[in-house]
Amino acid sequence: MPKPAINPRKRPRQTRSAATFDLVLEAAARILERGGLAAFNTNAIAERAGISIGSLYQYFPTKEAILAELIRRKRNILLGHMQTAAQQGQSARLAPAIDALIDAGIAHQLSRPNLARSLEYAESLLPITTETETLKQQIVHAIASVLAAHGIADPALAARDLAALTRGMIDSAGLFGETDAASLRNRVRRAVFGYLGIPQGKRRQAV
Amino acid sequence: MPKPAINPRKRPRQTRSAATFDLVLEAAARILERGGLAAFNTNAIAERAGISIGSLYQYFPTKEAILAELIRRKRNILLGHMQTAAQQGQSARLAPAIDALIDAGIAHQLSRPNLARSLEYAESLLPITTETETLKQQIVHAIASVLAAHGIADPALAARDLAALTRGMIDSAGLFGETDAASLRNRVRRAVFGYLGIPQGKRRQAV
DNA sequence: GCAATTTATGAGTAAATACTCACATATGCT
DNA sequence: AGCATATGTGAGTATTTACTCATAAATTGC
Repeated sequence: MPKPAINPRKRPRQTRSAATFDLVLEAAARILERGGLAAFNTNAIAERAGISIGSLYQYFPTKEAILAELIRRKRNILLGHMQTAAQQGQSARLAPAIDALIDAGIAHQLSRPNLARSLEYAESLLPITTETETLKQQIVHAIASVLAAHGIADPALAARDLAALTRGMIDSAGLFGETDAASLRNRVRRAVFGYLGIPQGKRRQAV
Repeated sequence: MPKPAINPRKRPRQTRSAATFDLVLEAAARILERGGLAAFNTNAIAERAGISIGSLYQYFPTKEAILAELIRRKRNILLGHMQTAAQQGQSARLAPAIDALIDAGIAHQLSRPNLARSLEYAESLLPITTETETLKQQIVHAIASVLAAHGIADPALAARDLAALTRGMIDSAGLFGETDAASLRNRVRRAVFGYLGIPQGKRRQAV
């Protein structure tokens, strides 16, 4: 049961400390990537980052705060991509808009699949902070807005389902070592369009 | 990085010890359910099981062995359900066969969603044992055999995708606190049939 | 009842791990 | 240069945790 302290301790003011801050996050990400949550401890992170344990604790009060910050950053990036995709898709036809959303999801999750998986699981363990929750809702909302604009019934539920289904497929592909985003995209497409009950943009038979 | 010891230390011989064995597993499951992998430690498990730590280590050489046994049992049950569903669906029409498989998945994952999620993640961290891997392959194979019997292209890949997509949707529903299996089933159905590019058994508009 | 075997106990140990603090060094400002 | 502030250090501490072992109790077979 993690403690309440979840936010960074202090923001770096000099450029040198900003570098340290990032060093910690990147080291943490690499450890999660290789050893998962089981290998995730502050001593290991400091060592891998090449800094002292004291420096780490200057910026992060608990190890959960490191996880939370990783989640926040990754989510923010995804949200940005999703929002631009959604905005462009608001007026266009539905199929290309969906494609853009799918591509954003694949790009987000397939580059470092183990990291994505660990963060995903870690989030389900962390106490819910308003900020992370808001980010999540915004992402779903971005998807839902596209669906709503094209008259899909219950867009909020559909958005949640589509995000989940897509995440599941990409995660599985990542575990299997797939790297061909195009093939994966096609398969996700079929499921998504099928769920929505709409004909696909370009017809394609089973891969 | 877990140690190689992954199998139970010894099998219980008397009925009393079989009860202890099960007590450990159920306590472990409850801890995973409530606190996730972060709360999963042998002292806590023994305490919750109401037995001594020494007794726990009579049957499980490491805590990873407990996880592995939980995974094995759960997988075995799922495999059983999947195989019967697959066998019945071999000769019947595709749609009802798929429905049976989906129902098995939902029953498996929606009753204790937090447990399922933790075990899923734990497995990605554990060293791969032949047995667990075989079970996984058998499950995918059961699905694939149904698909193959009905002429679906690349049944192995499709089976993997469908399992992943379904798992993702059920997991998300579980996190959200959904308990209505019927509604969920309908939505999963749409995605699955859409992926397969086949018309659905019963037409249903978006929920 | 009695020995052999199985099962249960829990104090104890060694190691891992989260986190602190007194101090050192670097940087910015005037 | 000199002061204030920001940043970096790592030995050290308290706690958690995986796991052992000597011993006790229960069960089985006779």
